[in-house]
Parts: sequence; structure tokens; C-alpha cells
Amino acid sequence: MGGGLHGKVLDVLGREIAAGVHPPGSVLRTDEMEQRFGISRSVAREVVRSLASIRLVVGRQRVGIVVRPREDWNAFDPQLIRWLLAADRTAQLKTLAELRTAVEPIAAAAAALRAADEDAARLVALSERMVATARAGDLDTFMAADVEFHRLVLRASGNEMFAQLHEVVEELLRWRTGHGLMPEHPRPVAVRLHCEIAECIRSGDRARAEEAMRELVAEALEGTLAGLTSTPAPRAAAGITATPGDRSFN
Amino acid sequence: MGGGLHGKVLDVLGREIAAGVHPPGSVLRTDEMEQRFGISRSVAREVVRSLASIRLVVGRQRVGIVVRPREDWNAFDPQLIRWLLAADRTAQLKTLAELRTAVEPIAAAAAALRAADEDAARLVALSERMVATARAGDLDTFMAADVEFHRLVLRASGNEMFAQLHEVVEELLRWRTGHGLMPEHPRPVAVRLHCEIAECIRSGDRARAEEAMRELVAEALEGTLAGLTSTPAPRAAAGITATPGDRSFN
DNA sequence: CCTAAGCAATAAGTATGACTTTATTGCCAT
DNA sequence: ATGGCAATAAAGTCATACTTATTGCTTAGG
Repeated sequence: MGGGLHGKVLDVLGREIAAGVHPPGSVLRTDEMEQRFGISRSVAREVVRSLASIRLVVGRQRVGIVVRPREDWNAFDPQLIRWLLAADRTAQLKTLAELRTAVEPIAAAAAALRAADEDAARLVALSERMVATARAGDLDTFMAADVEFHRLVLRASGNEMFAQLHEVVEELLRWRTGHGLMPEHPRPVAVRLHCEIAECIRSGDRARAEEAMRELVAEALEGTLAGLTSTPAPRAAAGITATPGDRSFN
Repeated sequence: MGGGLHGKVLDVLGREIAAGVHPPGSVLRTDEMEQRFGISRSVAREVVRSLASIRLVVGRQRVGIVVRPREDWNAFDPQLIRWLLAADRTAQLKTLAELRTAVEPIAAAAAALRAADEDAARLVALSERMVATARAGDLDTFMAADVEFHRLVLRASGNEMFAQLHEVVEELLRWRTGHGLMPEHPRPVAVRLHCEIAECIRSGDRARAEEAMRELVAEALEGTLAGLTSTPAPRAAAGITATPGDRSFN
């Protein structure tokens, strides 16, 4: 994970800002940070640089480090996404689920045009594996295949911005299984759609790949929103939060 | 470019990395940076922090600042987007146009559900202004309204990640006008689609708003791709041009 | 002869103090 | 009231000394 001292302090401050402890417009002063965390100016300044890079703050001479309005924040930064998830999981998951709904169908269409044969074959293999594990009720293995499936579609789209969103999709999928939202045997229609998507990408059927993915994510979005409203007090969190050892390095 | 020294050096190094001058895997050492730019250790380290925050590099003790593989870069960072545009405008615009195609229809659908009356009214007003300026052939004013229109749709979607992409859309729109890619009088169908989208968002017709936006961005994507392949060397667009692939404006 | 333990060299990471720049604030004169 | 002119406060920059972790070599042990 990142630099020892720097990373720890950054994480604390990032969480606090994301959680609204320091609301937009409020100011932090570097010498306060030094005192509070017992760090030197070098470290404090570098933490500020990192926060500034995510557009959470801006340093102004004679006034201090001011927290920027929320709409300025770089909402796509993976670190910030984690902080926001920790602060208000419900709202952030909703945002992420909607983003996924937008991107994956187009990514599937692009993959149908541009995917290498090797990747297409792997997608078909993964979809078959999902059929098997769904039947067996092996949810963990199913999810692993599911995560890998979507990661591969996004990568095969040939669009580096789409590819980057695999973390977002992964977070959503993990959250669903971690919350018992998935039925013990994943819905057959979902499994079938994965197979259809893989086959369409393999055969280059752009339109059907897009449409099948649209169906899939529409259903997933529905399920996610239902889960979010029905669990106002999300409990326990089976290791999603990533506090201990910074997951997601890539 | 905010910070004085820091910002300048960061910009140079960011451009270079984005352009492939320092390919992934290569290492930069901070003392080299100090010499090259005539800066102090503090500044050099903070520049590294900024680059690390965008995931362009990672500092490792005893080895140096190593450039990370391209797929690790945070492709959504506005700064990096600018650097990539400067390095390879064609490829980056293609990526951005595709992203836009994915997001805007869903954003329009969301806006139809969630937009405040005030914003919806403003969208209708903007679409009417586009009708007028299109008829008059006032392309600059037309584009300004167009930019504002899409910015507002993204904002009204209520999804902060969508809202953040207004810069991307703006970049695409500006590029098209700056290239004489659009006809003197924007195509009526595009103008009409803007009106339809505004009206659907106002009336809460989610499905039609999404579909109309899908038509709009599909046409825009076509036009952008055509412009990218047909104009390898951007120059001052003599005459009305309208290359064969000329598409409407958005 | 090859593996494993230890050592030294190196470059990032941290700490500290002095100095510079810049924007705000408030006073003063117009 | 308006305009400009200091005083000032906090970020920004610089220079240097010290710490820590990694790598690669060297040597001890099997």
C-alpha cells in the first residue's frame, strides 16, 4: 500500500472530508495537521497535495486549505470512491449502480466489435462455468466468475475508461453477495443472459450483445435498489470496507 | 494552472508520461528532477505525490519513481485527460465520445425522473434558443447553448458521477465546432431531438428521453468518428466543407 | 556447488528551520 | 464612499540532516 505515514494521514483526512466532518468551505491549516497527527511539514504538505489532486481541497495563501464544493470532487478517483462508500454506502452504491447501467451495455457492444478471439473464448468459458456453479449453488465461485466476466467485457471493449470501471462493478457484485441479496441459486435468466452476451461477443453480434447486457444490468440495478431500500441499516459489512490492508491496487 | 512552480513542473512531467516519453516501467529519480527543473526537494516530492495520486507513478525505495502500466492510470482524472488529448487527440477523443454515448442516455432518463422544475424549464428554454440560433446560422451561440444544455442534463440527473462528465462533453462539442465539422445550419433532426429531450424531461417521460438522447449521441458519435478519420491534420477548414461524413451537430 | 544468512550501498521517506510569495485585512488619505 | 498602501498571516519554496527499506553482493553453512 501507499507510503506509511503519508498514506495513513491521507486516509483519515479523506474519510473525514468525504463524511462531511469538514464541510465544503471550511479550512484546514497545515500546522494544525502537524500537531494533530504529530507529523512534519513535509508530510502534511504532501497529504494536502494528494487531497488537492483529487480536487477535495485547494490551498490558498493567507487563508489555508479550503475544502472545495462537492461537485468539484473527482468522483471517479478510486480512493475517493472508497471514502464515500465508508461515509454513506447507500448513496454511493446507488450512484455506482447507475453508472454501471450506463456503461456496460456500450462496453459489451464495443467488445463485440473489437474483442480478441482469445478473450471471447474466455468469456464463453466463464459463462459456462457460471452455469455449472449456479446449478451447484456455489455462490462464492459463482461470484468470482461473475466478477471476472464483467472485468473481461470491460477490458475487451478496448476503451480504457470503460476498463477502469471494473473496480466499480466488482464492488457492486461483492456487495450483493455479501448481503445475501443473491438467491441461493442465481436466477436462470441472469445466467442465460451471461451466456448470450458471451456468444454475441464471440460472434460479433454487436446489437444483441448490447441489448442482452442492457437487460442484465437493468435487472441488477433493480435488485440493488431494492436491497438498498430494504436494508436502511446495513449491518456488519463482510469485509467490504477495506480498512486494514488497502485492497484494490489495480 | 493553480500552483506556480509545482503546477508547471507537474504539467511538463504529466505530458511527457502521457506521451510515452517515459514508458511504463521506466524510472525517474527525484534528484534528477531537481537538477532538470532547478527545483528543491520539497517541490519534486510534491510533484511525485500528484503524479502518484493519478496513479501514473509509484515511488519505491531504493529504486526510484517508476511509471505504472497504462491500465493503472486514472483515466477519469481531468488533468490526465488533458495530457492525453495533447499526446494523441484522435485516440482520446474516440474514447471520450464512446463514454459519452454510454452515459448521456441514462443521464437523460434519470433527469426525467429527478430534475427540478426549474432545471427542466431551463432546458426547454435552451432548446428553443438552439432552434433560433440554428436557423440564424449563429454557430458560436448555438454551441454555447448546446454545451449548457448537456451540462444541465448531466447535472439534473442527480448522479454526481454523471455530472462530472460535463467537461468531457464540452470538450467534444468544442472540438467539433473548432474543426468546421458541422454544417453552417445544424441539422434540423438534431435540433428537434434536443427539443424532444427537454420536453420529455419536463414531462417526466423517462423512456422517451432516454431514447431521444440515444439517437442524438449515436449520430454525434458517428460524426465524430468520421471527423477523426477524415481529418488527420487539423487545419483551418476552408469553406463550408461538410465532408461526406458530415453529421449534424448535437 | 548451491543455498542461505548477513552486510553495505542507495534512493525514497521524514523531520526541521529559515526564507519568499501572495492575498487578505484594515487603516489612511484622497 | 473610494482608492491605494502597508502590515500580516499562512501557504509556498529551499536547503540540509537524518531514517528506513530494498536490492545486490558477499560470505558462511549445508
